[in-house]
Amino acid sequence: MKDNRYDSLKLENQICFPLYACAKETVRRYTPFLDAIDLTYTQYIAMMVLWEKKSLTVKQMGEYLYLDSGTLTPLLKKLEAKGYITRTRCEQDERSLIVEITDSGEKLKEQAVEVPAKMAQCSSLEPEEAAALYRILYKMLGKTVE
Amino acid sequence: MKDNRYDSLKLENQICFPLYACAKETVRRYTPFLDAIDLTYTQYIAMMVLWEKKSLTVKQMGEYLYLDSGTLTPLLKKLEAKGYITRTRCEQDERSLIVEITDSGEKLKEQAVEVPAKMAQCSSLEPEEAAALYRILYKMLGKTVE
DNA sequence: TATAATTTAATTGCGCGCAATCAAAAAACA
DNA sequence: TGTTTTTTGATTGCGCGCAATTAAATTATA
Repeated sequence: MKDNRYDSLKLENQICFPLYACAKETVRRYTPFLDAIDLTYTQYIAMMVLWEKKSLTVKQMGEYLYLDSGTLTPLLKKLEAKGYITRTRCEQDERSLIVEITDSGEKLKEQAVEVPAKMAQCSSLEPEEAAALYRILYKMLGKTVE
Repeated sequence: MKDNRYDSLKLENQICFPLYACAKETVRRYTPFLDAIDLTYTQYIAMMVLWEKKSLTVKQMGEYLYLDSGTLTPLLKKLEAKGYITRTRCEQDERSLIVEITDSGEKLKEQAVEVPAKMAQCSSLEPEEAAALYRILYKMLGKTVE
């Protein structure tokens, strides 16, 4: 196949495209398992942060998740409506909103723990491939791993 | 750090999360360059298919891009409104809609070719890392490469 | 202290992304 | 042939994802 000066515009020569497609496919594969506990993928990773940190501000959540308030505010209101979290202004700094997990949110962890186990069975990657992928992705995110 | 049975729910132990975050960050990095030619990222990859194939059905585009008609129909109408494509029913099979690139759409390629060049400068990956990433992502997509 | 700059969420608006549903056309089949 | 099934896009509705704007609170500074 002879090269031409537009080869850089071919879909097959992009690194961004399989990344974009793969991310979507992965979220799609999570969906049936997450439907069972009535969470979307984004709500699921938001709960992950809360299961680990218990309490943090919207800003901190945004930094962990690479999401801004335009995404988080309505999402957190939904999680609050489901009873998994509380949203309270910080007394020391009224600009900050503190998100805290509730007992109900903690209990959800019991059901959620099944999700990674079920997803693991779907993976087509060898452990070394998954490790390489993990390292490279975090490098792209500007966070060196190891 | 001692393990516990919830470790599988930690954000740092997910492979899906850096994939999801990285895809978003990558699209975000494209945005300023794509703004210059008035395309969104999804419109950009749709045009990539058309620059290469010239003419194909919505279904075929969906297969290439991993997108369904709910996403493509409005997106293609926008590209049609911009004059880059035409949308015509197939005469042999009226169910199919044929998407074709216009001269104007072809011309856009001249400006678009700058985008990959500019993006290349932003990459923090070594060539071997990019190659590994490419191979692993396509493996996840169920398409073996090489 | 008064004012300016910064920080933090919330809001708004737009573009996906996709599941579910629908309708039209074509293909399969009894 | 007529009926059923499948294929293909379009539509609808909801949840992000994010840029841009706003408003409130805090901090920095003259």
